[in-house]
This record gives sequence, C-alpha cells and structure tokens, in this order.
Amino acid sequence: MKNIPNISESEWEVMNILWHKSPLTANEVIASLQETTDWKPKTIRTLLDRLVHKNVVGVNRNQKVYTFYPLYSQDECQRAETESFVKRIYGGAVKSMLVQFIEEESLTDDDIKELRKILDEKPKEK
Amino acid sequence: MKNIPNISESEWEVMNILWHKSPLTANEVIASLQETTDWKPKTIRTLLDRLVHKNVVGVNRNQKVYTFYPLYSQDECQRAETESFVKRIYGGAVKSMLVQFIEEESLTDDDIKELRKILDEKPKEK
DNA sequence: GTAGTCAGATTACTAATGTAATCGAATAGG
DNA sequence: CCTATTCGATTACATTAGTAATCTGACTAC
Repeated sequence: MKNIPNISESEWEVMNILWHKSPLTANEVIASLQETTDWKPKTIRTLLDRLVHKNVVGVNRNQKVYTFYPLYSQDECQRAETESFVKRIYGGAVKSMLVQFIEEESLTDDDIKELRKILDEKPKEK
Repeated sequence: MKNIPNISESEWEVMNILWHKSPLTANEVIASLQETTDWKPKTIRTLLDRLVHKNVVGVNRNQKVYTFYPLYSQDECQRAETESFVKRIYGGAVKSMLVQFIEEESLTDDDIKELRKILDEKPKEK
C-alpha cells in the first residue's frame, strides 16, 4: 500500500502507453500518443518529465536517448485512484457505486454472466 | 443528459452537504463542513460562490441572507463523474472496474448478496 | 569544421484549484 | 446616532495542470 502520487488526467494517457509497453523512448511515447491526441511533442515530453519528477515513471539514463518505464503497476494505480474516487463521490460506499453501474445499460449479457460468476466465487475465498 | 460542469474535489464536499439538506445558508454549510474539515469560513464561502458561478448551485437572493441549493441531483452528478472517471482510468471498460472492485475485500456478505440479486434481475428489464 | 538537427533541460504562460483576506453596505447594539 | 458585527462582493496569492517554446550541448551531414 505505497503512497502513489496523484496522476493527472493527461498524465494518465502517458501512463497507459507505458503500461502497454515499456521501456520506451520519449519519441516512441510521442508517436503513440499522436495517434489519439493532438498534443505537441513538447507537451508530451513535459508530461513525461513531470511523471518522472513525481516518481511515477523511471528513466534509464545510461543510453544516449533515455527510456522511460512505469514505477507502479496499472492495477496499483487504478486501485489507488478508484479508492480516492469512491471516497469522494460515493462517500466511500463501494457498493453504492457498483449498484449504480450494474443498473446502467452499459453491461452486456456476457459481462453480467461474468460478474455473477465472480460474485458466486467471492465468499468462499474468505 | 445535461452537460454538468466539472466539480472539483473540495467542491464535492460542499455539494454533499447540500444534497443532504437544502436550501441552506452559507453559515449552515460552513457549520456543517467544519465538523469534517478544517477549512476557514471564507474558504467555504469561496467554494459556494464558485459552484454558483458554475451553475451547479442555485441561490435564493430574496432574503437578506441567501440560501443555496443544488441544481443537479446527486445521482446525476455521480453518474457524470463516474463516467468520465471510468473512461480515464479503465479506458471506458465499466466491467473491468466492477470486477476489480468485486474482487476486493471491501464488500460484506450482505453487499454481495444484494449485488447478486440486482444482477439476477438485470437482464429481464431489457 | 560548420551548420543544421535532435534530445534533454529550462523557462513560459494560462486556467483551475486550494485557501484565504479585505472592502463595503446593511444591521444590530448600546 | 455612532459603533461593532455580519454577510456578500471583490481581490489575493500559491500550486497544479494544460500546453508549449526556447536554450544548449552533442551529433550528423555536408
């Protein structure tokens, strides 16, 4: 349960690239992000530098061109972020959020089937 | 599906007060928040004013002391916020998030029971 | 070896957010 | 009536985030 620094919205985009594949050079990250955003290369570079500064991303400085890699797993960051989110928006009641989302239309029948299976297995592991 | 303005973290605290009970005077909101935060009255007042400015909170200016009330329901705001959250953190995959949270330890047996019930009823309503 | 290029470092500027304090008009007490 | 309080309006100032541009030293192509 480390204390993961806050990752801003734009920074998440960068992290998503690095979680998908790493280490990457700044240019590789830039190339990747330019498929989905219209950020200038310098902007992306700034985001990378900020993530390094926040200790969320590491750098290999042994090569002439640095490469970057995440210091936390995606799962860790998702959990940390979601925890603070649920606390803020749902007063910490995870269940309220789950209920709201299950009631929405955004799940396919297969999703539902899968969720039910997970729920069924859940109590036993305790 | 109105376009709800962004509500910042601190502003959410204020909104939570108003959703709990409204309309309230600024002083009532302040009193309420001082039980859980250490914000100065002026700070809370600023937050209220900003929410009014953003058109998330309404004001009755007919009395000498104004009263404030939410312009959106908590449910609406939660959904809006969660949607953008899920998109950012889970790439829009609601199911991934649900799975992650169901797998965590934060649910009681009763919660699980309730969720299962909701899931069971879910497909039929379509 | 001189000029252009490229990566990393540094600097820039705006908007939003966190966190208040000050100002001014109305009010309430004495 | 004059003063102190109170509330709303206005202003303030730091930090983070969004979005880049400039500067500088090394490398590359003439």
